[in-house]
Amino acid sequence: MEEPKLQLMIDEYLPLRDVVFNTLRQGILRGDLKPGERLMEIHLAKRLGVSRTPIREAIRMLELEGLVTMIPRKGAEVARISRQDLRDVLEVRKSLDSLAVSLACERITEEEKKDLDNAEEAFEQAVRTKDVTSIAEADVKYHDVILRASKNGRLMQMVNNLAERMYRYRLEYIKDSRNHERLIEEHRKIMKYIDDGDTENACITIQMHIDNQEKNIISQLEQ
Amino acid sequence: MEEPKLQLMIDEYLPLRDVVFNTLRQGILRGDLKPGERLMEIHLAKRLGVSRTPIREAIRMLELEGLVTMIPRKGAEVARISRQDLRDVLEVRKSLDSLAVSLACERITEEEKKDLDNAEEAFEQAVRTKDVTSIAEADVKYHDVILRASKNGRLMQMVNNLAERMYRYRLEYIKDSRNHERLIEEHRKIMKYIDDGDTENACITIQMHIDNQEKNIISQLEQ
DNA sequence: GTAAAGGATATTGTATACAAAATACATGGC
DNA sequence: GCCATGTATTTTGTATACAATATCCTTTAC
Repeated sequence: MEEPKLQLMIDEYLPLRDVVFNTLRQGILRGDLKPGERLMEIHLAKRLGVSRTPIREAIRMLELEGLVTMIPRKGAEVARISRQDLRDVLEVRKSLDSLAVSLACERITEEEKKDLDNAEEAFEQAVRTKDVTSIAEADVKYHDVILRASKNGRLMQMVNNLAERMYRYRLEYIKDSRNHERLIEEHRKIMKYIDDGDTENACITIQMHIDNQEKNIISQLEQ
Repeated sequence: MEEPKLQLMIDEYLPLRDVVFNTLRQGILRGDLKPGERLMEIHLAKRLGVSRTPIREAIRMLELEGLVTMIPRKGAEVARISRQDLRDVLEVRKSLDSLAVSLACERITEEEKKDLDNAEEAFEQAVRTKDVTSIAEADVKYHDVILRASKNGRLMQMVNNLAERMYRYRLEYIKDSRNHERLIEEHRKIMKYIDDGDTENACITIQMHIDNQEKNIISQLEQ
């Protein structure tokens, strides 16, 4: 019996519940813990070397994040993602990303414009390395700059939460190097429109950007 | 020392954590627990007649809902709402409500059109009673019909969560009977546009609808 | 051979006990 | 009289103990 490798990343003075929460969250997002897999408290507690209490509190948090499903008197399992779920999430994301971009157009500072430019540069460099993880990280950073420029904390939090769910699928999308050119192209366009304060075109482009991901993820699921 | 009256509504076979969660949530939304008020575990446990464990788990959930703020090694307090917070939430809500309405335009069934009509009728009747709570409830029901018609579960959940935060303020808005005519007017318009599948106008109208609430809430805060 | 009943086991739900840290208050020194 | 230090108290963080329930396996009756 092989155990998915979970390792507590102890951040010194963070409560154990938060450490466990982050660990389990990573495990789910990275796919080490698979949808439908049961999360048994004692088992997890033993493996992570803590008591049940922090485990339970972490599970309560994951439950509200939507990454874990509770079955009454049965326990927790890693949330199963249905196609419907995926469609719902992408639909909302498209709307929120659009909002983020349009707010960014209005509110971005000169400083942030430079950050965006740097993030774009870093992304292109990551693409050249062909290392999937680097590309994914650079992509996240690029989108983060836009989100920050929107100056809306709530929006940042919500978009990040939604994007999280797509993580596993997005990796597959990035693996396919045929998409790389298009990704760079889209990033450049979005940056330019934001730079010019061209809200309308920026929105249209980001929507296309998400649409492309959506199509790809759905075709992944078909198989 | 007067205690805010919290009463456990025991729903037979629901875990205590959920009962406590609902109780505290109601308390916060109804304003019995005021922003900044500390939530001390033993204290709450004694008052609700349970142990600390369900209290703690409920607090973890409220924390992720955004209704409670954790201060490390200090404990939990009812989340303070800043003006910035409010602006952020309303900005996102405007976008998501817009999405809900436009999806509803595309996906609403004949059955749901009738539901919407009934909800609107009930709302107008509630307005005639002048009872603030009834009006608020009828309003929630009306918007719920639209959300359901959008056929997007994630969206429903997110909008409801955002709307929750406005609850206290919305009551004040509804109290002011000068707004009643406009509310009815807007509801009727939105219903008509959805009925006609006129996505564009439906979106514009719902945005105005939220804008009006926003202005009112902000002017409340000015005082 | 199959199905039902019963007990053993595993697992969640809840309460409590213990540890560590922060806070508040009092006491003593200057 | 004021500030600093130390101690008592409060409160969170964590672990464990106990209770209730569900699950699984075995045994027995038909």
